[in-house]
Amino acid sequence: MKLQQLRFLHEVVASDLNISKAAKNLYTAQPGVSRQLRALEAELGTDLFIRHGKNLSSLTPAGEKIVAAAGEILYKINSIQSMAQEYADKDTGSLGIATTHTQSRYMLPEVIKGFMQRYPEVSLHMHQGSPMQISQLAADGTADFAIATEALELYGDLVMMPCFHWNRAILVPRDHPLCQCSMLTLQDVAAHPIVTYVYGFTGRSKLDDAFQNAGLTPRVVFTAVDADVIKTYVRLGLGIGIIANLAVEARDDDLVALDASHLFANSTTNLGFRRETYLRSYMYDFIEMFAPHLTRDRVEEAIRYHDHPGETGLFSDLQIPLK
Amino acid sequence: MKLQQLRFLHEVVASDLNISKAAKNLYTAQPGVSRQLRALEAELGTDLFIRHGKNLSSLTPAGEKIVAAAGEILYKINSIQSMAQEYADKDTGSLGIATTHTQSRYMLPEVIKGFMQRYPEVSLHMHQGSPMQISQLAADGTADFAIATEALELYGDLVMMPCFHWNRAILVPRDHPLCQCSMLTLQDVAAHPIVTYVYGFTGRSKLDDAFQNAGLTPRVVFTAVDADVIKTYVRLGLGIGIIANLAVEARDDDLVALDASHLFANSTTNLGFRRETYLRSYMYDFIEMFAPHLTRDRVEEAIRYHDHPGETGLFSDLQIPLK
DNA sequence: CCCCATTACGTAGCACGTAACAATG
DNA sequence: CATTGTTACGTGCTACGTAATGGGG
Repeated sequence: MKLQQLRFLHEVVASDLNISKAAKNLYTAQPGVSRQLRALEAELGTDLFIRHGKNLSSLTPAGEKIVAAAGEILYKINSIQSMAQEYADKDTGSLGIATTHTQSRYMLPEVIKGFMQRYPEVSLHMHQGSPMQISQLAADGTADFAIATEALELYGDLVMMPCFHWNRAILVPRDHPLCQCSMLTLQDVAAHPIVTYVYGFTGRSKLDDAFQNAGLTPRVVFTAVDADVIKTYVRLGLGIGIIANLAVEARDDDLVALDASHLFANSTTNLGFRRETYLRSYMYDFIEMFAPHLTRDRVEEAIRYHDHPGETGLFSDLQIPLK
Repeated sequence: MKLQQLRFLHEVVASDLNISKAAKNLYTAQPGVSRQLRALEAELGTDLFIRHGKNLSSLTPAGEKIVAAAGEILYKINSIQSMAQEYADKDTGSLGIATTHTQSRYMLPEVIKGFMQRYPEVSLHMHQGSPMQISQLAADGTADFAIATEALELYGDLVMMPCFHWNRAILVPRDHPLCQCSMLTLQDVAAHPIVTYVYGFTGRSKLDDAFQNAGLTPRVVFTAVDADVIKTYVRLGLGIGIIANLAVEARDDDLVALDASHLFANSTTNLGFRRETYLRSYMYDFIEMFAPHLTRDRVEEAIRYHDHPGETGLFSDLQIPLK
């Protein structure tokens, strides 16, 4: 058995059982891939693919299991390379971050600026997508870290760590009647048309919960995945904006941001990564730059905790700074 | 990176950092091993070994980590082969069992006889040793299963399952005064010289506990690792034997076996295996033949439990049949 | 008729073995 | 001086690329 055979196998599966496409992705000739797969099947003594004529139609049960195992092996091979690089040169390597618009636009820039100054030799790769896509990227190893508020907890094999809490602000034009309210209520808010996030993004669920618990049905007239778009439509007078307070910037001074922390439950931004990921020291540093309470020790503890939940109450009594 | 490089690396470490010895074990020429290791180091960009002159003296920190990862990879490669064979032919393969004399001599014969009839194409390999050695063999993958009463619990990465309880019998010559006792007490037993197991074998610890709790210091005049030897010395009149009741056979009728279950705490024989082991279906069958309550479902549950202890109380309320 | 996998064939690279060499205890 | 690791060199295997072939949708 050769490692390349496992790579080929893995890539063919990832390419929808299309050998030609897989060969292209692997920058190699297609007959080689075909032959190596047959060689692997011959060596193992069992078919991995069900073939209809000349096309691969699906995996055999054996194939399913073996593909899974092959994936783990390839992942560990990467880990070995990371480990080696760590000792060869702690300050060079790459870091892949999958995150949402909100994070990459408002929370990450200053962190990344600092990180790039500290580690100029680390090449950064940002992947942007929905919370579900982000989790997937981290789970399959395309990205090292996933940073998001939602959905991360749905992936049980990601080690997840709370980074900070945040809440919401109501964004209105300067002359809006809501500016007169001394203490905003949910009723006040629900009385106006609302512009906010699409469901599944940036803590939108907490927002819906609050209105539902109060027996209110807000009139959401427009949704977007990012605060920039929301602000634009608030400026157009389409409605009042409800955005993450961390998305409020000084240059938005043509609008008024009213604190709404008392109206909604806090949302927590999490950072997640595969438990098997070998964390380079600059990765630990990145985490700590992003969330100062997540020291290397704490992160390692979280990894252990992920292996054996229930043994330690790591984050249950942890005071997370509200940013 | 090539799989062989990892194999070479693994074997060199297992051969006390002696490349020549490793090459011999791998049935290959020594310069090849040397060159592949250097190639691996070159590719990874970091030394794995600390060399003093021409000798490898130790692993670098990077080497330590990478050797560990390589071991896991090689283990998974074996798993893949097992999986393939499972689907190619469910009834052929091999099964390595590491166990103690007591088990292999008294408990396993009939199980193995049945197993060999059911699976004539499975080649059986028995490894005998001390409980510590047995656990080690299972932990490093040399054997698939470890079966023992002691020490298995010391290896946290072994999935351990209770198979059956047993207790002890007092073995005396026919004309021995203890035969007159209607109800044996620890005092009665402690009054005579004792022949029993070496410490660390076959539940010896439970035996010592019982005497100590009763404030007695028995006079142990001879210890052995197996009941056959103990019986021999009882026949010579050296003392009374205390052995596992499961080691009492019909052909021992020149001696008298007195039940001592009420004097000592039960011991439990366990079967353990590495959590990562891919269990062939005949392996599940073997387990069930050995301990009928350990059905495939129960075993799979135990594996999950091993991953996430505390989530389910698998064996806490399980009635284990006393054999 | 296009797409795709397989077979055929030639080549270049590389892993391995033998042999010679160097260094250490 | 014996043991051990490295370097040198030759060879055979094999993985890969190009080209041709065959089968399905």
